[in-house]
Amino acid sequence: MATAKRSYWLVKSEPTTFSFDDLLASPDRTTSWEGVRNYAARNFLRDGMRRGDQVLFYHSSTEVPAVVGICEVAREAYPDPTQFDPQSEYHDPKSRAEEPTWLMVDLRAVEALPRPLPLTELKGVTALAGMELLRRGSRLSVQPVTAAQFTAIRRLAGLR
DNA sequence: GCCAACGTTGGC
DNA sequence: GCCAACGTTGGC
Repeated sequence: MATAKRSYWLVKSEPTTFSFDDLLASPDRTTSWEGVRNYAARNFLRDGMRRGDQVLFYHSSTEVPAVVGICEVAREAYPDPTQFDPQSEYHDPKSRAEEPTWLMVDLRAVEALPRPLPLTELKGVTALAGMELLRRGSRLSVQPVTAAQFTAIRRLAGLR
């Protein structure tokens, strides 16, 4: 049987909206990742993310922006129902049910990092030069991470 | 709160 | 299709 090539990703979340602790506390430590409303991010969700891919969980817009945990893709892309919900902050009146514009995946927590890795620290790590997160003006809420970057992050946090 | 860096919208 | 205006993200 051919081995699917595993990919690595990083997702951002504002901890006041949904934190890694919230993910750990979710049923089966799993949540649907609704609310992605950027085409580049959606394309990564749709075309890149495969079940079992490992995902860094990043806290943005907080006192100490940091990578705080690792999760994995538990379900591949499917339509995000909030786009059709007029009550939702993610409502998109232009999206049609026959051809949904926005997709989401399910993410399951794997483990919290033994220590969070602040953005300020990551900026000084040679092995992470070129990481999308560290690019000036980077705003992508779903972004690819290389295997080398993923491993470097694990080691920095004290994981094998 | 400021503002740089983007993405999106809409007039033309 | 161009591009200015506007809105959003997110670090600081």
